[in-house]
Amino acid sequence: MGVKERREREKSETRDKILDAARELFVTEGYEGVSMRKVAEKIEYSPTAIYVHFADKNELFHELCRQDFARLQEVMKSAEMPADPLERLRHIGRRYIDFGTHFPHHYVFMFMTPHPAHEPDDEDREIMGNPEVDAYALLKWAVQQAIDAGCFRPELQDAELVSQTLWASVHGVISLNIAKHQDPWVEWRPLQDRAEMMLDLTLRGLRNPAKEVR
Amino acid sequence: MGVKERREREKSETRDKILDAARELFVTEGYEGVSMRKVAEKIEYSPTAIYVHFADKNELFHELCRQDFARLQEVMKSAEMPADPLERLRHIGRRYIDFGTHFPHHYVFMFMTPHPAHEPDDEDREIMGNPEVDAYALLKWAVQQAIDAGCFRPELQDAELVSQTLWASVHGVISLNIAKHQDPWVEWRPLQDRAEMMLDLTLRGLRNPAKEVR
DNA sequence: GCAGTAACTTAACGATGTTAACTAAACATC
DNA sequence: GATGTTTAGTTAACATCGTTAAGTTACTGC
Repeated sequence: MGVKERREREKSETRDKILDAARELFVTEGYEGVSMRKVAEKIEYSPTAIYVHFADKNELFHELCRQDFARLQEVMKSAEMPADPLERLRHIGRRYIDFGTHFPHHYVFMFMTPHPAHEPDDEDREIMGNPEVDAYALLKWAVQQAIDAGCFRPELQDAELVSQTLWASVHGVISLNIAKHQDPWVEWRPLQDRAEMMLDLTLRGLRNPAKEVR
Repeated sequence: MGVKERREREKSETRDKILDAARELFVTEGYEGVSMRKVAEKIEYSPTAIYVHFADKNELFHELCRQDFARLQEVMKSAEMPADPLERLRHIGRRYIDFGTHFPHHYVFMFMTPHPAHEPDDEDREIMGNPEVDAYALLKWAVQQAIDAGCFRPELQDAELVSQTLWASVHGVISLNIAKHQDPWVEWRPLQDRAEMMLDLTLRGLRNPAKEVR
């Protein structure tokens, strides 16, 4: 009765082939630059074969990004975390910026492109809220730790709000860089300087002056 | 010899008709949602007529945004500016966020979409660096004022770097909101709360503790 | 009157995402 | 072992897109 299993395995193999081909094109060309036909050509299938495995182009690249994000999140969490809660937040911010900088097309598709609202599916639900695989949950966890340790000003008690603001701050640096870094209108300072200043400003703004450092 | 003038006026009239039709569609549908054919249909011209007035779709909407930005910047600067340099920065940040919130499609096209680098033309050069019409120049000016007034920590002397970071901070709030506000993954706090917290954090982070308030 | 300019149209090209109808092979059932 | 069902994959086609090339047509300057 291993027949069904083998068929499923075969199907998921060509599914993976599609994803790999799509990934290779996506990394250099971005969402708009990749066509279903090009993906199909790369694996020597007809364009419509993709629709057996994915509902449409959007879902294909959504799945692609989900996989790659999970893998990168794994790398991220495996790195050592600073013990000091504020330094931990700085660390997370830096990693996040690295990530967005190295995979700009992923970042554009996932965080800079409005998508129609979609109910989370089972696979989403497995990730959501789990700091091991969900970067936002990791951030929220680190923020809560900082609150509990008294590192923030006492009026800052909403971990959700603080997390969303911190996310927005590093997102601002990354996304503005991706969209505008080659715009001659602005004399851009080095990305790293902007990133460090952003982390410096926000963490200073959060810090509880009553709690001395060290 | 007013013939040439009349012809030019007529031409710029249909140019304006194109821009108005494009704008109406653009505001509700966004860049990808508007086609040249739809714009043409709206003004009862053939699609290719547009190419007499604009090199391509990108240029059409670039011009559209340039016009609308200039108009809005006019509104922005006409409002009274707080005397205190830090409050002035907060004021600018709030206006900027209002703007991005009310014209999300403009904002997406101008600040969230990577465009190929293009040399500034004459019209661009007229705007660039002029705080009256260039929002970034206005921000830089306000930052320099704050530096000169000693409102920032003394090590913060690079107005360009500070401006870019402040811009990124509010840009982060706006753009993340546009792209993700309907994502059920995150329990979003109200936009205004996130905006105010961002301004609070960054301005606190900049403030010179040696200079007492008031 | 005649040549020239230029706004505008018609027709078409190549590309896109996607659907409908079909093929062919593997499977389950009798 | 024939028969019907499922399903991965194909071919052909549709509607739409941005854009170009080749007209047309009206007006202008001479």
